Amino acid sequence: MFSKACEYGIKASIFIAINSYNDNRVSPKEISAEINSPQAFTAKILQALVKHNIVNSVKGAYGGFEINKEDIAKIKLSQIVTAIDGDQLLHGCGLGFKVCDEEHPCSLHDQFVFIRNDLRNMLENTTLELLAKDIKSGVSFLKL
Amino acid sequence: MFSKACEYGIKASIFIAINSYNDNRVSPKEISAEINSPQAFTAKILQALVKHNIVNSVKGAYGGFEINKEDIAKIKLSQIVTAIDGDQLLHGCGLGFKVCDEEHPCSLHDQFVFIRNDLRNMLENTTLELLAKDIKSGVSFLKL
DNA sequence: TTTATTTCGGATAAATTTATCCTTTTTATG
DNA sequence: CATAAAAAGGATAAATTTATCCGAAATAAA
Ligand code: FES
Ligand code: FES
Repeated sequence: MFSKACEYGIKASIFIAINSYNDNRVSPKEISAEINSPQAFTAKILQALVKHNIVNSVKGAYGGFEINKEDIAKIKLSQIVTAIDGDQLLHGCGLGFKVCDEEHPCSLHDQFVFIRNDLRNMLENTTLELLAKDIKSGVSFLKL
Repeated sequence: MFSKACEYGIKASIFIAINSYNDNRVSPKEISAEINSPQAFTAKILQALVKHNIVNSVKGAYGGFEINKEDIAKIKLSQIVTAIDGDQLLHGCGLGFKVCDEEHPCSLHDQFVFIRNDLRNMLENTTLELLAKDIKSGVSFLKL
């Protein structure tokens, strides 16, 4: 479904969000330890999230990654997925055609569009705030 | 969503099914020409489908690939997807945990299970017969 | 039985994704 | 300003997926 990079990106964003609520910046080292991911690879993914203005980075001593507190509730999972994996999953044809075309549908189109639209709606209606709350309350987990 | 191999496998199965209705066996060459896929790679995927008893192969002159006519309505898309991509997509955790565990859910679990279950239901309720009918009637397409 | 045809299967290569390492740049603080 | 801390970015490597090639095995038909 999602690439490894995207899985790490989602988990990393949640962890950064949780820490940002406490005005605490985190490093790739802390992040990868928390979400159980390779550190250098995770750092690369963070660069992509920074470029897409999802995560903010502060260089130098006492720096690290953070997310503006007031943005956490506005950031949708769809933004993270699109930033890392592109928009093929959210808009592409299920059987690999260049575009999903209603006028020239693939064999699976009628069945696939419902699934894809439900997935897209889920990703667009799920915010970092929502996911971070579940972690903080102990309902869900970032590793193991 | 699906791997390239799986996309080819689905399209190939549909094309074989259509031809099998006319008692016509098809070769990897014909298949890859029809579904616009690399021939040798497609042949490898067909071997996997044969091993999983989804497609039947006949060696030698006048041989080729076919599907028992009475089986076409029984073969579900989920069988093809599982044979080629495994069962991670249908049963795995959306954030990459080894297993999807209700007792120890990942952050996305609550939102993800609905999508994944809908996808699985769709794949389990979609038969090759259904897909082949749409192609034959000109509603949908296998290439371009 | 010989021949032509066709799938099977192994080896290999190309492309992409995943992952690591190391140097440069930036910046807060002493 | 000097220093240490931290992200940025380039080069490279490992793993996986995608793709190609070729000889072996099987089989129908002449
Ligand atoms: S054309 Fe394939 S999903 Fe729409
Ligand atoms: S634990 Fe991740 S989807 Fe269920």
